Amino acid sequence: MHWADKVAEELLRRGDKHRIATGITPSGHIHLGNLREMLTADAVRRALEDRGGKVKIIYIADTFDPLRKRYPFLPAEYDKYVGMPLSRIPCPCGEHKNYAEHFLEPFLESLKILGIDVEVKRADRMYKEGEYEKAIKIALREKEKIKKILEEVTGKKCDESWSPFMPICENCGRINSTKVTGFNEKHVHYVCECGHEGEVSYREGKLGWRIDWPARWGILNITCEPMGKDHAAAGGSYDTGKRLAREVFEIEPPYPVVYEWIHLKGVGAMKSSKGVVVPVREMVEVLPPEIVRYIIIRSKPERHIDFDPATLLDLIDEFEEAYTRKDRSVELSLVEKVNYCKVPFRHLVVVGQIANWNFNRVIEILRRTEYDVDVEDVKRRMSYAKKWLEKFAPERMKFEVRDIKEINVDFSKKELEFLRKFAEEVKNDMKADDLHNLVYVVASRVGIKPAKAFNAIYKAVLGKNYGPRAGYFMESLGTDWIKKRFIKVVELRS
RNA sequence: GGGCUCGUAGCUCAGCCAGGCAGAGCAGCGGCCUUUUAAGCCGCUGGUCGCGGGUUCAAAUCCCGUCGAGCCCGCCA
Repeated sequence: MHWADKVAEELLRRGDKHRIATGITPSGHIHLGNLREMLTADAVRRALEDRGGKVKIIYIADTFDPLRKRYPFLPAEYDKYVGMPLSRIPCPCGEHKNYAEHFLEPFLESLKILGIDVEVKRADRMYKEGEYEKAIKIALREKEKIKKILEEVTGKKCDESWSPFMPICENCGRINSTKVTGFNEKHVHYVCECGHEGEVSYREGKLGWRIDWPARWGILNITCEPMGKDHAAAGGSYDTGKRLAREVFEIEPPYPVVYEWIHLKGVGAMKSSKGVVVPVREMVEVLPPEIVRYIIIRSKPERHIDFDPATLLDLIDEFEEAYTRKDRSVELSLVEKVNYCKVPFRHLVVVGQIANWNFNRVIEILRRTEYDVDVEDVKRRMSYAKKWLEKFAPERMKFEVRDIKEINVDFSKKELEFLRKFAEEVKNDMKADDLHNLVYVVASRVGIKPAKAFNAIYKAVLGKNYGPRAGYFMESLGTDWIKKRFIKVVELRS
């Protein structure tokens, strides 16, 4: 059984209405690793819906988190924003409302493309609009109890001035430098490292992460939450959250789905703080959404994924094969009612190049070479094939059918003879195999090594020594075209 | 020190929850009219299921132990 179905069945034992929380922080480029949280949630959502459950995914964007440090991708002037909430830091490119939105907006666009329907909650607004107020009051009142739980579970001492609530300093704007000195029904008093002393309302500050998390479970009625393995470690924030939920906020903690990290092949774990990322927004430009989803959904959450752009084509092959047997991972990955016809993505990459990405020509070639085409599907995937080629493909795979005038390479006598003979022998109804075989036949008749014969073909068409597998390449180009081209090349050189 | 995950064919992994003849893809080898390239077809090779014990008519699967690898344990997916 698929992992998402197992989780769904477990959840259904608890009830048939669920609210799944996700919580990626927009502190840097949101990447494939982060996406695992959303796709884990989405796969579970679908599995639940397939069984008649009611589900909603809530995405709490931690826009209120302080900037931890100046990340390598930020200019030096951002030093002064360290410690301030992401929602109050200027946008790096100047086009978004603030720092958090700069990273959040492209990510939300990606979620749309990927068919992940979420209710977005921005943490800064939740605090500002008072959604946390009750929880903050409970936390301040129960400070000693919370402290005790944290110390018991983590085995570490909280220091004397520890507080569950972190006010924003009115003077320096930082959220991680204040110490709470007292509170009443309306205000929280604090002193800040910057020397300022003052008071803020319950809406001008946030709970520390370990308290914030269980608090939001209660506020949003969360029943299930995927989390990175860091949270799930013994003494980690899920352990403390679980107890705080029950003993302080008096709610049941959500059902956890722990997932592993995604590594970039040969590079290591993706870390937005280190700039090791493939931003999700870029991936969804280049790959069909169902493929992006499949990369993650096909693996159990607890397994590492080593993402290797070099093997993407193999993965797409696998997807296409799995599609035909209605594999569950594929089912959970498809976004809309796309109808995959039997034209491999791999093939589109070649045919697209032959046709110079002219859609009508692509269709014409596919039809002539006896593919069953679904026009809409080909159109959609062809555009991805083009982008994939530009972004991920190795140079060897790229080629361009040249105009005859652009063929400036030299041909040996034998090569020309081969081309001439080949043109004579080509019959219009020849298929890929026939053409491939004909190369050997003519080569041996002319007394030229097959490898040289292939070179001649590629040179005559592409102006270089190599190209796609010759038989089907020539079939795609059309026997008639090939014949004319070869004759022309020979003419021009004799 | 604590925790999680992984260990099955050369490589990537499925199968384990719910015990019943050890699987797939890739790679390799052979063939498809003697040969190229990241798309083909047919066939073949290839595994003490990390190791040791236990339960069982029967264990890759369940239990106990052990070794190895990776990661996590202020914040982080």
